[in-house]
Amino acid sequence: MAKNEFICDCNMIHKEVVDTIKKEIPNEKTFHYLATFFKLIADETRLRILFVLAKKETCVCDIANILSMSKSSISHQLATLRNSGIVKCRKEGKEVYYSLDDAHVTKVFEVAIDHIKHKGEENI
Amino acid sequence: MAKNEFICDCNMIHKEVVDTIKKEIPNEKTFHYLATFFKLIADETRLRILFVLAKKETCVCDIANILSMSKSSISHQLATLRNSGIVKCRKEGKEVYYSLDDAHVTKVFEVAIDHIKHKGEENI
DNA sequence: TATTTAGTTGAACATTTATTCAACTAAAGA
DNA sequence: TCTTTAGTTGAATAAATGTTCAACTAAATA
Repeated sequence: MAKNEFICDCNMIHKEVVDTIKKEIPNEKTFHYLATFFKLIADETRLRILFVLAKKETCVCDIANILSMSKSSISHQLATLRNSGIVKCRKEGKEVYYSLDDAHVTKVFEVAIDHIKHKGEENI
Repeated sequence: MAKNEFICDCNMIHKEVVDTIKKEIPNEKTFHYLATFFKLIADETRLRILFVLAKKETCVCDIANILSMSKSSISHQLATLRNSGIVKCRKEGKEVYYSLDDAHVTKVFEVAIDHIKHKGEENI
């Protein structure tokens, strides 16, 4: 009985199934990148910011006004989005204008909204 | 000067922009559902489970073996996925077989993987 | 019937993370 | 130059969340 048959607190039940799927599963990096990306868009504030920027390049103060939140909070989240490379910024006088830097993000939203609609949430 | 011009710690800078975007932004529910859905798939363990189930209907023990994790941990996460309606289960003797209950989920993965590839991660 | 095993579940613990607060920088204008 | 304002940043606090552990249920089997 091979060592790798007892890698957790289970008895091995279907060795062939386990071995086959283990070979087919994507590598660690894939899951890490996917989880990191989904975490990034799994926050309501960041989602709102991205929807604003999808409409128009907008300064921090206006975003804060639109979302009824503090400049500080918005700025923190914009820094997160900027460090992840899905938004970019441009300084103009005292103001900093942010905009989307990733066309794929809105595509993901479309598919997700489609997903939610098909789950019975029609008023989206 | 209307009341709604000072809803945060900012001075109103571009009233027209703010008012226009405020009208165009989706409702609260949309962001809540989107965030909830993305949170669900923003965890590496749940992502791995979903990829396993995308290959084949699998019992808890086998999933635990494939992912080298405890039955308890997997069972907790499966409960989360089940309560969200993206996986379903079927009992057969002592074993419980889980499978995907949502075709849209894999679609979201495809788009996300495409996104990551275009961001320069080629070895996905 | 007694035992073994697959799976579930609640509580506890540790980690992550979003917002607030205060202090700061930089640019505009008086 | 002094003041005001847009925006950033680090620390602190609070809330959310994933795993472990132990106790439990239910089904198969000896």
